[in-house]
Amino acid sequence: METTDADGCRGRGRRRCPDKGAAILAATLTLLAEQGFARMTLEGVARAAGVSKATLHLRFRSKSALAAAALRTLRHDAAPPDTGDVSADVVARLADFAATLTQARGTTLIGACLAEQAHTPELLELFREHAVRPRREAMRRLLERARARGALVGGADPDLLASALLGTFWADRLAGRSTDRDWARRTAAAVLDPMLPP
Amino acid sequence: METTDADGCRGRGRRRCPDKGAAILAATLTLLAEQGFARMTLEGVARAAGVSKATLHLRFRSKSALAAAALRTLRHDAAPPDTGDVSADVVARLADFAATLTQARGTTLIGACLAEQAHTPELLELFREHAVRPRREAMRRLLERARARGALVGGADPDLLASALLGTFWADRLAGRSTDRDWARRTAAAVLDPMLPP
Amino acid sequence: METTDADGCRGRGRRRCPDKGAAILAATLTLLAEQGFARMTLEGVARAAGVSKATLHLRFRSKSALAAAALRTLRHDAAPPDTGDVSADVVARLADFAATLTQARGTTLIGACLAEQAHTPELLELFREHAVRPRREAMRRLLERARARGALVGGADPDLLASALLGTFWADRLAGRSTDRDWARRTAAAVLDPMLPP
Amino acid sequence: METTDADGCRGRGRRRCPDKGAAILAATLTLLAEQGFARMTLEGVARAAGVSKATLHLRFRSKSALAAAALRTLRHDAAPPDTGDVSADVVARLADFAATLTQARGTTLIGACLAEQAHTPELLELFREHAVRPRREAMRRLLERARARGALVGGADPDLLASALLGTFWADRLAGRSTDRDWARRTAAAVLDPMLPP
DNA sequence: AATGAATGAGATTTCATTCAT
DNA sequence: GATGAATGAAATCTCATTCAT
Repeated sequence: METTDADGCRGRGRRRCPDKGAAILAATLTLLAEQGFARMTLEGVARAAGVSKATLHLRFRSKSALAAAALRTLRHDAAPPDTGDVSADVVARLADFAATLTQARGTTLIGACLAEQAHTPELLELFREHAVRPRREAMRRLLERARARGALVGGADPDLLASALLGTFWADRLAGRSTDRDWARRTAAAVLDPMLPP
Repeated sequence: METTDADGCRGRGRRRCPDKGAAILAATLTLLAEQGFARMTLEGVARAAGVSKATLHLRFRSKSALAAAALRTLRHDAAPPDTGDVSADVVARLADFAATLTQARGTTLIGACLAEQAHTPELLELFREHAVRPRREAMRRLLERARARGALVGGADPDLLASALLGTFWADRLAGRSTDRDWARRTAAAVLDPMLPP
Repeated sequence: METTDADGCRGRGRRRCPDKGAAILAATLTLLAEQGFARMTLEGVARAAGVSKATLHLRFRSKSALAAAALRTLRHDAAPPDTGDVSADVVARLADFAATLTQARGTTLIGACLAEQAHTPELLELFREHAVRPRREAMRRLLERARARGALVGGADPDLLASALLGTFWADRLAGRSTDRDWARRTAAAVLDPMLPP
Repeated sequence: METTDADGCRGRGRRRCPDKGAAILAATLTLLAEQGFARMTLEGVARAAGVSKATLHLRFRSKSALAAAALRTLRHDAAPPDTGDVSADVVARLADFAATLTQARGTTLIGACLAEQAHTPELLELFREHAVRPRREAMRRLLERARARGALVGGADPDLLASALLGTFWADRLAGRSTDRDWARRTAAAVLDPMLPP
């Protein structure tokens, strides 16, 4: 419609249909989470995204590249703000963590990445970078600031403490235990309360 | 039929070589952990076990049944005994947990089971039952007994506390952090120390 | 049926169907000559040979290996014997050359090998070795013996002379000229007669 | 439409860049000779010619039509003139023949046309008409004139003699023998010398 | 029981061709 | 006229499973 597109390219040739990119990546992420990398097929992605298989190969060099691009769309949007109340802030972040990974079928998705470790290691790396690290870093900084202002007692390493808090999610999921909405509050209470100043 | 089976391999009547069963399951577990369920091929298992593909189907109804049988061989052998010293006992169990899952490529194996959740849910169930639950239960009972005799203060749910301790392993692995031999000690210190009576 | 097969293997497992090997190679050679290497499909070979595509991959590592095996079946059977009459012997060999390459769709087959020169050079090499070289060598030796006993005058290189005699076939085919049964006689007359002793 | 075309490229109205036609045909001929018809891709031609795939279809109905057009550009330029010395003239023409077909990857190109005989017969027809026939005719006329003025003895058919001379090239190439610069001289000596008057 | 042979179903990838700007 | 996007129709190859000895 205009003469330049998002990349500043003059509009020579047919314009790339703008919806398809997002549809492809969304379908990929869904199927990746539902079926794992190896079981996900390009045929399935194409059907779910409403494009042809050839279009997938036109836009992504290979199946791995497609999965990687989909993982890159995992964003850390709208992190809850810090209020200064350590307990409340930790609970908020735990709830956000659990909600994100539950709704996005996080456990199956992480399974897909773990299972491909030997064959396609970049998948796990991307999942770490886009889904795990940002939330983990936010949690760590939160704890660090709390300790700095004396809101936490004891000398616990904030990194280890973040692992304990977030790891509880993985352990509970693996054990088949529920991680519903009350989970964040109970987890924070169990791990954090003993470290609060009296 | 006429001789011992299941382990003995006296093999007088040459009816069935009982070693093969063990070799098949061991090969399956190895390849499952190395490649994941979907990428593991029966051809590969057969070659690694020194049998033919047809033999696999003779003994196991399907690929899923084979993987399930392999997971059933995961045993919780030689759990460290309780000494009565909560800290030392927790450290011992954490170290055992980490050692087992690290040496047996636990992360890829759990990935394989998670990734197949939708398609072959019994794999995750078996992994839980044979690899996760026994160690988790042992940890929970240890904490329960400690609380009963007053060696732990605060009202933390032993289940949640077990999740926090064991979950630290998953969180650290996912974050790409090392879980070497000192890890158990540091983890116990970070999570448990605040709960010990003064 | 017996306990050993052609390779001396004891008969463990299902016997390989003895017809299929020959049927596959015959179908391959036919389609190679009809369609060329690149246009020949494994689907087509499988259908023509009455086997499944997977069987082709079971017996031959790749499409190239299949084509190479087919070319190896080109045999130099029943070469006409030498009578001592140079003219008659040359005519007989030229006729054999033309007949073989005409009935076996020689020109298309050689085209297939030439066209793949850059991509699959072993095809041309095999065609040379199995279809061209034996007949060429026979012609060369025939001429050499004739010269040795004085049945040919002049100092012509037997190799070059063989090329001239056999090459006439290629040149005529390329020019769209017929190479029917009288062709061998006329060619021998044109090239050879001037060299016969008066 | 308003300016010259086909070669001029005055390009005032920017209606069509006439260079592109030549670039396309040159690229096609090169790739046809390098890869054969079936393996040559329009993508490759477009890239080599610096145009888009769609442009190819705009100017040529199909891949076959493109290849045919490229073959039509094969020209018989600058044939060596006749000097009246049969031997020298034949050597000159043989050398021209060998040089042309060697430098232009003639063997692969002819292979491409032969291999497509069943599927796209016009390719071979065009190759004959543009690459083979002119040189063959020139050779034939040369021999005919020589015979008419008594420079050749014996009653050899000039057509067959031309086949023998030019065919030696194909036979030597097929046999893997070199056709270097001395080849023309040796070939003429072997085939022609016995026919020269004493 | 055990094995090698055989196969149907399907996976990724390629490519000539058409579409829309 | 020219182009980048899009696609339908294959082609090669893989694999869990069944067959026949």
